[in-house]
Amino acid sequence: MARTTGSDGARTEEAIRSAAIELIAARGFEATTLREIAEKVGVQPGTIYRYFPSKAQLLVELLVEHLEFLLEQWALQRPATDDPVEALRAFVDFHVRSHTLRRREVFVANMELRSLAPADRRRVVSLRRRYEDLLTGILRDGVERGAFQLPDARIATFAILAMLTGVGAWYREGGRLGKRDLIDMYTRMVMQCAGAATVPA
Amino acid sequence: MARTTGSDGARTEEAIRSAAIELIAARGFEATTLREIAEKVGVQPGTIYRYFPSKAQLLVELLVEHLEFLLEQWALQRPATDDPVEALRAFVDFHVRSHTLRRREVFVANMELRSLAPADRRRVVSLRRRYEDLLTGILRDGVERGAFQLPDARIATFAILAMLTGVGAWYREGGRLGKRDLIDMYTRMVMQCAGAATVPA
Amino acid sequence: MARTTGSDGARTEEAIRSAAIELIAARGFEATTLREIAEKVGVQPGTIYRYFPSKAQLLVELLVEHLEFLLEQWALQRPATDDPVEALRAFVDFHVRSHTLRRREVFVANMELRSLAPADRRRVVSLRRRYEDLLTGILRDGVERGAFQLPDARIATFAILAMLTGVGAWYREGGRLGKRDLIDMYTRMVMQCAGAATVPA
Amino acid sequence: MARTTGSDGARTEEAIRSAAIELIAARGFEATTLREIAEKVGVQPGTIYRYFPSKAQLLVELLVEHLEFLLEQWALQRPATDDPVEALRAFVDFHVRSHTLRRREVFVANMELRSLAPADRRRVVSLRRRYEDLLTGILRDGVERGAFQLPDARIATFAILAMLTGVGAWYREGGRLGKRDLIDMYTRMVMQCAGAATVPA
DNA sequence: TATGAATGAGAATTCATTCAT
DNA sequence: CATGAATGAATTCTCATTCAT
Repeated sequence: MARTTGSDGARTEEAIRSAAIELIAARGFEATTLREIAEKVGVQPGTIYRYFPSKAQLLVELLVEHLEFLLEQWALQRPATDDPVEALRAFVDFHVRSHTLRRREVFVANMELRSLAPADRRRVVSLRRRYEDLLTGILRDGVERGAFQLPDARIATFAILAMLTGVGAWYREGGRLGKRDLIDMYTRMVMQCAGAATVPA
Repeated sequence: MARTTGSDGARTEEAIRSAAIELIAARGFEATTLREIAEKVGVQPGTIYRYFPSKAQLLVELLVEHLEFLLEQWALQRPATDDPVEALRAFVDFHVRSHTLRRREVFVANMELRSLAPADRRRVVSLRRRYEDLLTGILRDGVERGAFQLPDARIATFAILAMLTGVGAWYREGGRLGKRDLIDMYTRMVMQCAGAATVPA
Repeated sequence: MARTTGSDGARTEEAIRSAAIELIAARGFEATTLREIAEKVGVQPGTIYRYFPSKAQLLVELLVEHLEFLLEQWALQRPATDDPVEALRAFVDFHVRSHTLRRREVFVANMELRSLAPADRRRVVSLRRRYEDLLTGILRDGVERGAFQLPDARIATFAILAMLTGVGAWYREGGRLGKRDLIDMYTRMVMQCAGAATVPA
Repeated sequence: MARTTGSDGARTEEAIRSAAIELIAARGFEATTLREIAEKVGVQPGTIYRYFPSKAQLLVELLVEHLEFLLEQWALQRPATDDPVEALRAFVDFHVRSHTLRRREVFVANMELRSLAPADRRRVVSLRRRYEDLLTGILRDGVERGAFQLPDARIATFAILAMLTGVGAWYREGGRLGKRDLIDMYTRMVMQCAGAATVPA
């Protein structure tokens, strides 16, 4: 009936985010109720409104945070090289890693764009666009330097991202395939797809 | 105050299917209401129940019909050749064509699996599996005959299908790219990805 | 769980209007819940939405209907005379009668303007304004012809309407005072207040 | 993270009263939330409970304070005269003045009686009754001495108070009408209404 | 074959209130 | 004296579904 002993705003907010991602990834945004999220967190539904002004805004914040995290991480981790093949290899590695690690966030970001109000969608799409542009840049660069053989860098971007992102749909950590093997396989397929001169065995 | 003059069951049922696919593709299954579907068709919500026993079953029928249609069409259209490269080329052509033609059905089939009850999901997944197996078969055959260079035929299936199906997410008929060009580009990328010996220019 | 035997839309709508007026008059709009209205009608709360798109719109329709009814009735009942004293007498009679007969509607119309959204308020206020103008017209006319002695016809309108409308706050049918006596008393007070030359005993 | 430096209980309580009156007058009691009041004051909602045990009690205190203030002020300001006309003139002056000065308090006191619990309502109504009795006394006295011509002193009380109180609904300080003019007009109308022998020009 | 009326369960959201800090 | 966190009950509203007509 009031503040519970030991309660803490920051912790509660994080718990809500995490419960929300998990449930929305599993059931979809529309099919997920605030009641379920609250129950998972162990609070009353009304409590969620101390942290997020509406269910819709909760989704927006989840997506924006995820995409900003992705862009930030790539900025930190991308290699210094200007060799397009090396850059592509690093991108595939980064993408597969982050998309298996944060599988649920990725899945939600791909599935729930249509659950956003137009203004929010524009915001999220523009962040996603910046991420796509990273790959397009690498591919274009490679084509110019003769490292890749591609019909169209933009379309290849869509194709490769679809391929890579699809990993999340079936890959499970701890299955028959180690993450190293997974990355190697996808790296090889992407390289072949891009028509890279030097394809690793 | 009953049957509209000249109304016709078969026509109504088809109108419901079509309205449902369109709305579900746009908003998602959970976000689509029977009222909206009924309104689009021009009937009262209750009328839908004369054709489908429930909203859930309506979705199942939509998905099953779509997948069976795909399998049937492939059976009719697949080439007689036993050359894996030719077979793969034909499959890409078929897939891209049918996935741009019936864009909405495909989209719904990919997005709404999780909206199905377990038993229904199993049924739909098994149909989809049969479709995937078509591609896996072609790839395996090609690997055995030395036509393709692939790390793993099953994973390549996922990768290629993800890539191809992704087309529906951005391709719009009447845009800058003709369908012939589109198919050519994807064929080339798929061939490269599969490590086909002979890659078309 | 469906249509109840013998149910009828027109009857249900009227029952909702009537229950709503009664409850809103007693408790106020904000304090009245749709649950209570529904319970009084004997339906589920959701049923109200077949007839009114929202609680707010229900209030608007109630008020607009009431004011339009008042204006219509006066148009039918007003006397043909052009004698201001006769006209004022008739107006008092009409107002007191209709305001004791439809006590609850009047009360709600006076109390709940602030519960309306701005656009709805403007609509209702403009109807009320037309009603006020009827009295202002009579008073102005009387002043011009020397029948009334008034400082300001508009302010006198407010004063007289406040006085008359106040009747609804305390008068109860069947109490010690008959309606005829009531009207006579108010007629006399209004005439005196208007400074009518001839004041009835 | 506690007491704001320099904060002061008495000042906070007064700020709550004042914010409450303003908001309740504008929106109505039921439509006003403690959060809004708290926000206007610049404190957290919980803080209000250090000064008032509940939202309901806050309203009661507001109304009682207002009515007691009114009675007290009249006791201080009423003229020593026993001339009924003079007394009535003074009452009108007092009423109009206090009702334009404390417009919001008056409005709330008139509108929100129904928001009170029965026991609280009785308490407030009995205070209001004492105020009404002041006017009834003046009118009765005047009728007995032949200064007023009235059908019924009690009903005239209702009529005159309704008329006078109605001022608050439209009068705005700083408008085209000065307060002196306003009081003169209403004095004249009330005098005429009461059938006073001597009516001021 | 279809409508029109209604249900009942559950959704998001709000809010007075409580209480550890 | 005041905050910040949370409760729990209630509110408006939606929607799949049912069924008399």
